[in-house]
Amino acid sequence: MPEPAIALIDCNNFYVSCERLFQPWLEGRPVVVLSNNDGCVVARSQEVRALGVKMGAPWFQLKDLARQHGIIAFSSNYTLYADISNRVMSVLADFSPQQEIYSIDECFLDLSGFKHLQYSDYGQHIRATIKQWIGLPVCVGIGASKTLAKLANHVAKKRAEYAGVCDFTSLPMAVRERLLAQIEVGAVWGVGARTVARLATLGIVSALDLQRAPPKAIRAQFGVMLERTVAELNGEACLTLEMIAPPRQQIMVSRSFGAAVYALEALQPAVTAYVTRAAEKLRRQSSLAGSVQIFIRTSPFKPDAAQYQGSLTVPLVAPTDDTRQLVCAAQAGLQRIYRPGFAYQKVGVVLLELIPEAQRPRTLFDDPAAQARASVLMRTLDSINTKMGSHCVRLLGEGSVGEGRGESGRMRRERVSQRYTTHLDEIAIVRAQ
DNA sequence: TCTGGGGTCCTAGGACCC
DNA sequence: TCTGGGGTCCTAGGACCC
Repeated sequence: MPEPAIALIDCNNFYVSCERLFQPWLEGRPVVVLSNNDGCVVARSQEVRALGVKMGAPWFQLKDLARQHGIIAFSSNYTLYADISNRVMSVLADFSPQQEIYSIDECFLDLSGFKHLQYSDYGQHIRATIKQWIGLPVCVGIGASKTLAKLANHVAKKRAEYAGVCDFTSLPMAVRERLLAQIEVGAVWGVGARTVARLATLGIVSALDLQRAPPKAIRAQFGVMLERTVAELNGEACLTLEMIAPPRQQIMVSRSFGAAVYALEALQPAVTAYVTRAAEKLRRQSSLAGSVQIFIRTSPFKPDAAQYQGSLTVPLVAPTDDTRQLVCAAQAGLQRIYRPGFAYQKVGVVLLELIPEAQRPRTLFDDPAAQARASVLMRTLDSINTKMGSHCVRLLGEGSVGEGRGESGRMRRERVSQRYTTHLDEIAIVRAQ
């Protein structure tokens, strides 16, 4: 058996890089991409990081800084990012028979067996190919476990001397330990802010400290997750590559409103719209939901205003993927948790107790004919909406404005770029000089 | 005026049962 | 002196990730 070697390939500032792909003049300029409602920063270019802007910083607090330094902001354009991501992932798939797509901008590749090619040369080849074929900058980290691959990627990103590729498996032990000693423990995958603070009281502050910590004591104080992290840091691969994404166990759709919403009548269309989106995802993975949870809340950032959070899980008579039944359940739940007089900021729905459609339980009260009709109807809706745009045919309760939201609940997206690769009327145009 | 959205896993504690 | 013990299931909440 060859020594295991896992690579983590991660796109640099992915959303920003996607915007730059079609607007090359953004290269070298400070660029951010904002969350829904243009609320906070979710991606920063190197130039913006250098200004000290933190991930998640509210955009309205940065207006002055942005003016001073000419920061250019975009609303998030998920249609574009998802399409670019698919292209990147399909190119990366050619570099190994085993790929796990971990997030929109990251994947693991199993490189065990490619040692004869020199992992770091292979990493450079991957990097150059993505740059040339797609146009995006990526970094590559290689290690004996996923956690080490993540950490190697961190080094590849932070330290210019590695030229975007860091292979822990071929570094001398002393060099690797020197690197780990310089990395804060919070940079280790699975170690968040809470754990950092608790580890500090034990004198564990660097990645190297954690690697050397006694596993049993870690387990006793922090649980099995962190014990596993310690093992992974020591080169013992505990996490396997998940080549096939398992079906989701819950499906959530929620949004903040552009401005506070008070009336039940204004919440209802949003709920119908979110259940509709969630049900589409449910059918895409061929699952049925056994219950629907609904939640509403006021803004936690306005402590002076009256606060209220309500949530309720509504069981369904039988598991279903029929949007109409799911909407009925969610609306019934909304009626029960709604309290008048509050300034609602967010509403969401969650589909729970998901089971594969193939395991639909049989009951005495089944009506196979009705169920077959419902199934045909849902499939027809999905195929029309796939072809003609996602809100082409919808339930009346979803309303008629924008993304199916009432006028009051409309989302702010003032700085969105074009869907250069997926909509013919927005396609990128190249002009010859 | 303006602070995202969507997931996973683990643990503790209560209810219930024998 | 001494409240039984142990298993399972469920839920809420915490922590983490991108």
